[in-house]
Amino acid sequence: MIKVLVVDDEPQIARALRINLTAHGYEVSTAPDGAQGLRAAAAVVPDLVVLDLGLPDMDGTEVIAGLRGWSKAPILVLSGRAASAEKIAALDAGADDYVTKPFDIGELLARVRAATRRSGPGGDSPVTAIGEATVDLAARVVRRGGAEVRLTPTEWQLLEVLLRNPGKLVGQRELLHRVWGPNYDRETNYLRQYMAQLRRKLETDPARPVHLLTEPGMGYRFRP
Amino acid sequence: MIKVLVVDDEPQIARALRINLTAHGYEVSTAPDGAQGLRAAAAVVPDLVVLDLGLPDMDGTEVIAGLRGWSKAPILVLSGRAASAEKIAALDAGADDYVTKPFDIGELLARVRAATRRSGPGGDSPVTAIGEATVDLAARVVRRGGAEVRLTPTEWQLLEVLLRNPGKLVGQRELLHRVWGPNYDRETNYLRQYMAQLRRKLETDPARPVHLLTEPGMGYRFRP
DNA sequence: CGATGCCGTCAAGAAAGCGTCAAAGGTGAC
DNA sequence: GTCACCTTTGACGCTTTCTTGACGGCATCG
Repeated sequence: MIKVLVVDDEPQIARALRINLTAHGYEVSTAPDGAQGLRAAAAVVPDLVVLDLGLPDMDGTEVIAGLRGWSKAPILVLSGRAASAEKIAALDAGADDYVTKPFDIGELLARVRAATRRSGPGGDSPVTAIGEATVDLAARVVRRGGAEVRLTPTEWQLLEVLLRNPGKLVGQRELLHRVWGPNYDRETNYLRQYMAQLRRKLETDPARPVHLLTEPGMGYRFRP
Repeated sequence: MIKVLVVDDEPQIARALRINLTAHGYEVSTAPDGAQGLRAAAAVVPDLVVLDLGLPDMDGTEVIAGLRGWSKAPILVLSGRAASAEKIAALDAGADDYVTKPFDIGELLARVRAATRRSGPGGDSPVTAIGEATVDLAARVVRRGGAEVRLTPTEWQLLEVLLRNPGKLVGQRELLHRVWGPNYDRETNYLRQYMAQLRRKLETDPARPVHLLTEPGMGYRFRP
């Protein structure tokens, strides 16, 4: 079932969306503000996010950026403001669509279908093989010999950046920026620490990695 | 370069779109009606289609269906009609976005960016051939006869400067500045050392280089 | 014809980066 | 409040890389 997260501070709208989406076969969760929305997204791992920009606690683009840090799920923005500058800012921050209130519920559902159609039935199984382990980035599941392997949030972020650039070298500065934030430039010991943990959990012989490779002085690379 | 196909029967709009898209770095083709639009799509294989629904010869959903038969490129629909039923029909036929006229050109460009962002980063990085070796600067990979060749960070920087100026002579001072920093002016022994290593790793006959050439007293040159 | 740069090569010591272990904060769950 | 888990630090061998020096060959030029 397709999971949708609705982030909206107006109870009527959130309720209306929940009812309509549920009636059309979606699994719906809701959150009333940006912080709880981000936490819910981390917990639920939704396939699509409907995000109201008029949240009380955070700026809309911040929420989008927070989501885009570790999720590629489509983001459909709702907003009362119709100004083009608002739309452009939201879209360039990482949103996929922008609908101004008041909106037609049928049109919104159609846009939800269009957004999920792209990422949903894309015949590509989002499962990546790393040696004897398999990683499903969308479902956030790692299996190894039938058993499930648990990864911490930081390990997921780091692994996702590497897996989304198969074969390509990712510089250590870029890794630090994308996982820890723009203020981290020289904390390469973080990378050493978490790369070692990932190798322990994924590689067949962690001391001699075959898929999670180190390029000394530059960064790391995932080789399929 | 990202290829965009504009299908619109109104010359002013088609022209305005062409100008704006071209100015933002897209490669634009245009078609005045549905039949020619489908033919143009087959010919240029665009990465994104901007489709006006008010075409003289075909219904909009027919054009969308014709495209979706073989292409997964995002379709951005333009229309004068704001009725929800129209939007729902177009989106469910396979369109990715729907913008009603009159539209803000900046917003349209933002929606184009959002649409291409999704399908965009699946691309191939450019590779440069050096004799029997191939260099991928973006992925930081060197292959030679199937096997991977490892370069150190300094070797990469030096090679990158040369490869980004194909055929051009790069002075020794400039090389030293760009690889080691502005304080290095006279350490030409560094260049000798690392050029020799690059030739050993890349050239077929390191003693007689064909692509990484020395210009005595001046600098070095990469000949493709 | 000898002298003088300049380049290519080889061989060390110096320095930096990596993997690993261990342990101290923080945070949420119960 | 306690506990468990995750994150953040610190420190230490070890390997790789960078830096530095020295030597011979080759061409140019006086």
